[in-house]
Amino acid sequence: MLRIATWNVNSIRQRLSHLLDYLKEAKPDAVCLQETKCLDDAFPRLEIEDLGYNVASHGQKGFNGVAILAKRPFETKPGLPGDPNDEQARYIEAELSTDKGAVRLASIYLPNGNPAGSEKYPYKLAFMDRLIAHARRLLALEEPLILAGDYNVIPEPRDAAKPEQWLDDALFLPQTRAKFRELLNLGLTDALRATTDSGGLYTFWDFKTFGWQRNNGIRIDHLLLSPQAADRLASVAIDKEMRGRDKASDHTPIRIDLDL
DNA sequence: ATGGCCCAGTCCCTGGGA
Repeated sequence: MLRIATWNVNSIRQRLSHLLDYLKEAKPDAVCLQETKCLDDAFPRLEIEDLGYNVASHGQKGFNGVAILAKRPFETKPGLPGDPNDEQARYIEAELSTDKGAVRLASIYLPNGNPAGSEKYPYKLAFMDRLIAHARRLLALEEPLILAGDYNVIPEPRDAAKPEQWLDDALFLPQTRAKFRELLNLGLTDALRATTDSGGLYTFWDFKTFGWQRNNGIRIDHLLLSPQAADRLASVAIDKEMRGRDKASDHTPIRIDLDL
């Protein structure tokens, strides 16, 4: 069994104790992190390595930043192809070796894109186009592939407690949702939607509006699977308990078990 | 009913998040 989690930690240094607890409790084989918010040299790797994980960080100062942790050794490539001028640390990819062959895993921090009238929105859409192009190439390898991370996309109304609040938001605009569907239509499976049609399943609750206390959440953290990975999907879980802790991230982990 | 937070940097305010 291969357990893979993704979690936007909203600063790895602020969230280290929670992450260490999570590694001990959920015992994932690999974890994709987003919004680490620190340079690679400042990444608290020793504490994580002490729990038996290898660590690859692709960070930048203050903002963004992604990482992959895994018990097995792996090779990594930082950066999403397609724009050599993009300096934002939002993508890292790893090739994990398992008993049953190679598994490719990406940790993605897709741009937020708000406000939708600013230059940030076209940057988001362009990033999604690059991700679509890259996913097309990876799918051609016909391997187990997991594209995991904070997509900053609410796929459907049932993925928000109050969808009417998000109509003009870059996370839910028709163009955003259409690009997400374009990604899925390459042949990727949204792991959670492969296991349930239920609404009310969220991975983010806003600090500002006391979203957690009101259960005003949205589902924006996703694990997308190639056919070879989807064939092996055993279960999906959202680890909501981490969101209720003191000094929590505004996101909670979501994880899958693959029969690999 | 309303307004309400949390991070990093160099920092006592600004910019970013979603």
